Amino acid sequence: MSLRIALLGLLATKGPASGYDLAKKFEHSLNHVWQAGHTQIYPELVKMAADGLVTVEHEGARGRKIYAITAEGRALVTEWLVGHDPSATVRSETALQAFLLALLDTGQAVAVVERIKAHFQARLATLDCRPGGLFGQYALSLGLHQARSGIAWADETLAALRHEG
Amino acid sequence: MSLRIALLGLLATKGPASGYDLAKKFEHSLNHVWQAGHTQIYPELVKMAADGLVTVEHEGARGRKIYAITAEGRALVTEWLVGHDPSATVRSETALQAFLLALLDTGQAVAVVERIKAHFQARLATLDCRPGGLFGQYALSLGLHQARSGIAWADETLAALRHEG
DNA sequence: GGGATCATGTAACGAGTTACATGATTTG
DNA sequence: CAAATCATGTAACTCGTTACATGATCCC
Repeated sequence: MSLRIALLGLLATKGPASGYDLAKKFEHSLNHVWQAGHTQIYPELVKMAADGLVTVEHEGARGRKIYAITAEGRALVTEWLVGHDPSATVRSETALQAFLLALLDTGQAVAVVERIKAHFQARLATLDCRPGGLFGQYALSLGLHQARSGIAWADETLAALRHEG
Repeated sequence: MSLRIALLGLLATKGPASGYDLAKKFEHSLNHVWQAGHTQIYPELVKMAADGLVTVEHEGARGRKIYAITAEGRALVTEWLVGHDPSATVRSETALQAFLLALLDTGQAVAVVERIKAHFQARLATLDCRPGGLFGQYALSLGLHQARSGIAWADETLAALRHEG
């Protein structure tokens, strides 16, 4: 369901687009939130068209098909946003790494935490220099908060590891 | 792969266990990090035994099978922890909701953000009163950081929405 | 004996990834 | 004309969820 919502959300906020465009937008604007490649997007658009959530607005050059969101599609996004329980599923490989840090010796653990810290720093840098329009402002701010708290956790953990090691 | 790692990690830190035990541990100690039900765990343990990562240590009452991690299994967890790229996949339905907030009118958006805030508060409360042994201390601390930053984001966003609305 | 919990599984389906395959158009 | 990019798809596979199914044991 989340893939549908993401696609409908992109069509709603950025206007009609082809599967190819949507795949690019996943790469550039949505990829720290959700991922999907063209092999998942193309068949999903076909199903969504069959379900009346999108329509093929017109076909362009090179077989390019432009999809537009329908009223039914808009209703579905709104319904999902308003009704979706945020506690449903969380899967974080980084948190799993944190969970299992105790299995490593101190040197290895330090290396892992440093890698995690570098990852959050890179994300912070990416988000910080956005021209502003690429992300919804609220998602941008959430990303910043999360990156900063990840870095704070890493610093705290590194200090603890170095103290005990 | 992450399911294997999670199972091996539990077996490594908490000792031999049955599929049933592992499913319980997923519910109680790992569930804000990774989820898996018994229907996924039982077949995976069989495959892992075939791959030499775990062994059936003995069979107990009621067909209970106790699995233990092997040296090969330990090596795999360590390798994964040390070598895994944290930037791989992140999928957050909450972040997707944040991304799409602009599609809602202010009243609806406020309701959604308040729900998200309540969710993070509930998690904070759960983590805060842990006896300490249930989570690895580093994962616990990461969870606390994330919950607090989620609440901070929600407060900021609610203020912004109320200001504009 | 009856309900709760222990304990294990299978089957069908949906979601997501990787590899393969094809052809049109633009740019150098 | 060759390489890059545009543009769409299929097939095979793995991962994850939901529904179904079974039987043992414990406690009242």
